[in-house]
Amino acid sequence: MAQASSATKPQPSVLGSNRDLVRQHNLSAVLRLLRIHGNMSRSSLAQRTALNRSTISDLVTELQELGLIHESDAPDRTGVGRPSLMVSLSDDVVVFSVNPETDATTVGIVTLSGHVLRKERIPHGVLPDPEAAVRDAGDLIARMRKELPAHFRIARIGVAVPGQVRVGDGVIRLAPHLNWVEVPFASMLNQATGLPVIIDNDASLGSIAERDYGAGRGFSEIIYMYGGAGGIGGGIIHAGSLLRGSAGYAGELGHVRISDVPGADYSGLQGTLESLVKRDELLTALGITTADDDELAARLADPVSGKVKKLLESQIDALAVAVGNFVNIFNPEIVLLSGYLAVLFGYDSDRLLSRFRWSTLNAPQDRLLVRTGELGPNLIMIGAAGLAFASLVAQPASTQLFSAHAK
Amino acid sequence: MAQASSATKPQPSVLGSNRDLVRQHNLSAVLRLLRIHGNMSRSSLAQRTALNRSTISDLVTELQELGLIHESDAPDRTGVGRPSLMVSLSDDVVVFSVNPETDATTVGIVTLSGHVLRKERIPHGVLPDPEAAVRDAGDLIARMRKELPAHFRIARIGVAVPGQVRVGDGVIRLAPHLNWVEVPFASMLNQATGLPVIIDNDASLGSIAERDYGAGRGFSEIIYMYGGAGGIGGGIIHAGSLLRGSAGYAGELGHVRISDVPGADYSGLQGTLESLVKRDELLTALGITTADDDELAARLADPVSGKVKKLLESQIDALAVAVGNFVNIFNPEIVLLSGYLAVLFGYDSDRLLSRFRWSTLNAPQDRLLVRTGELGPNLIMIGAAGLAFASLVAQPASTQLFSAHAK
DNA sequence: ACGATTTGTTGGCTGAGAGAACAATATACG
DNA sequence: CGTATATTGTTCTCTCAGCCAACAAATCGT
Repeated sequence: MAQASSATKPQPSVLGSNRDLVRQHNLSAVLRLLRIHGNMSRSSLAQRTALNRSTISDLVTELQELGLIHESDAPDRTGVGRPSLMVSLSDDVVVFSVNPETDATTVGIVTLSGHVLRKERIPHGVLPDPEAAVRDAGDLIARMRKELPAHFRIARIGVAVPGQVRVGDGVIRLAPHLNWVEVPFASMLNQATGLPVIIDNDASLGSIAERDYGAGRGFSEIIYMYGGAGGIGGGIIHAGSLLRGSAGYAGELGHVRISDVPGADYSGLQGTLESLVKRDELLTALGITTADDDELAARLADPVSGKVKKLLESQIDALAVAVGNFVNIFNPEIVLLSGYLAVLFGYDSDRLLSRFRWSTLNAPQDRLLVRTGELGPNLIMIGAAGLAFASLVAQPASTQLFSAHAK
Repeated sequence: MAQASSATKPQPSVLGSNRDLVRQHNLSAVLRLLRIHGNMSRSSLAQRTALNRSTISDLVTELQELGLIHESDAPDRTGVGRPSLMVSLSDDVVVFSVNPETDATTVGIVTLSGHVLRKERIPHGVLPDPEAAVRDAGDLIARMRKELPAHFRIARIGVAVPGQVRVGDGVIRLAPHLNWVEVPFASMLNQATGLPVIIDNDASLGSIAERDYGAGRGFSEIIYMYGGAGGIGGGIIHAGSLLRGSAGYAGELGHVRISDVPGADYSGLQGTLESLVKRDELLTALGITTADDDELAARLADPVSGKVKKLLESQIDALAVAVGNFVNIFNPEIVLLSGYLAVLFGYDSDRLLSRFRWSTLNAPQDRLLVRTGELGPNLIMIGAAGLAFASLVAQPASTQLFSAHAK
């Protein structure tokens, strides 16, 4: 029933273009460039878009009237000629980022320019049911909204979910750690707040964040892998945009099977990357009960026991096989390892790279980069914001914004 | 040196649109629709493109003047009202498809409407070196071109290569069975024929063919896997277009590692799908030296020995694991198995499907279809033609066509 | 035969972007 | 400091792809 809309087979895009779409596309192109580069001069906008100066002038004026950007005199003095005006994204257009997790629900306010203005957590003692998480998120949003100055405008809410999400209708299909099944989270939070809600998988959103503001900036073919307490997820960026698959489940990079050894992962699958690379097992071997990734990396900088070393090496080897597979499949420009996987990479990057080369065809390795993610604790907030801003960036003139204080 | 052009990092597309691009896009949209549906009435073209009747009229006129389509009175009588004119792709615009293999080099003529007009092979006794293959292909093309009526026009040459191809500069990086390394095949064949040449991996092209004219028609998220004598390859169709990766090596689906058992594949990698699913091993176990896929399938319809059964089951299980991985990664609408893999699927599809379900998350299985390819021996010819026509379809007005008889 | 319906055709209109001319503002140089 | 040069913003006109409306053409239903 709820899936009725996705029942119709998605048609390949063969739509025609008309004048309105051209305008929309060009407005969007300017915004996209600004989100990549932070701020740009008018003249560089004209160069990168291959549009005429006068057209850029017109587009910038319209975006300014929409309140999405503002101009300032150029601190960009380079060479002769009249200096070009600097165009920057507005700091007054924001989204709420929501991240329900097992131990707490986090809500942040992120500007179009990519800054996290605020970030608050409501911890919960027991595992929250969906209603509790929606209530917590709704309360936080209502409070933050009230405290927001009146000139702020809100685009929508973006939710990062630790589980599989059907993007089309905003239903969480399965969030194993939260123990949620078939939860219509988007419509629930929409009901509670009155704001449009869009949701996606947390690791997929991490890839968006790294693409927009992190180590993936400027690349268009990216494999992103994230290791957290809850397992391993990922995102595939192709042609600059997140690959979602037919229903939005794409990117389950932790559940690929690469071995015949027994031992199930958190979803009951055997021989998967996630079953072979477990953060918990390392903590146990180290005799630690809890540590964040930075603490873990620091601990591994000191000498470790033979047992720990062997465990680390087996995990690195498994990761190398998985990375090799993805490279064979996708031929990306860059592979980004984040979270716990970045810890593993940092421990012995040489081993990872050599093992990975050993299990991959030669050709796709040309020019391939393997790096760690750059974004820290705000990764998920920024990613969810990127998701939430996506429709505004795609359709700047026709996306409704909401005032900070409800009417 | 030859790679200089790909040294500059590819920028994400943020180009602006102008009038010319709109026209190009709309001309292309009409051609794409026609290639999907074979022929369409003007009114349905208007519906599917969401363009105005008068615009379609204009576009069709231009395409007609370009000689790419022709109109005919409608045999499409459905309902009241003036009958709409039928628009069909031209049968006079053709490409040459070239497929160099170990035992022979094949050349075909394929029309824009998707028909294979001719197909000829030059067998070679010994393994051909690149020069010999280019000479054979060039000779065939010259002869066929001479015999072609004068009103035919040639778009370009499309080459399907059993190996890894750097699409950008047309270099065959590695073709293991031919024992070719770093062969600038495109420029060599261009030199020999004077026609533009584009090359790609044969299995990737198979996916294009199935998408355009086979079991993948109408789908936009497809995993295609092909098993041949030379191993296993594949193609990933995302948003209706073939995923190439950063240099064109994407789609090496046979070289994913899914097991720890020793035994290398044709590229020396261990535990890969290709090392676990070998057509040769089945032939040996059956006591056959050679058989095409149809013969093989017929043989398997009869009872087989326990040893053969066990081999088949282990291969099916390995295939199921690989398919499961791809489904977890991509969440496709449909998985297409072709060549030898279709034989395996035909032998015991239940086992494949149940094993596959067992090694895959539940969510991406929703609505997932697993089917065999529909196209027969002309698969590669049609795929290479699809590749060769791609630039014409994308830029109908500005792509040069060549007359059948050189000036 | 006549109205209803759908489609092709034609001519005029709209407006997004291009292009040219000019003004504004920087650097370079004597 | 004044002048030449270079680059950019602004304004105006022009172009033409697609839209729209009116009309003609062709089919079906009654």
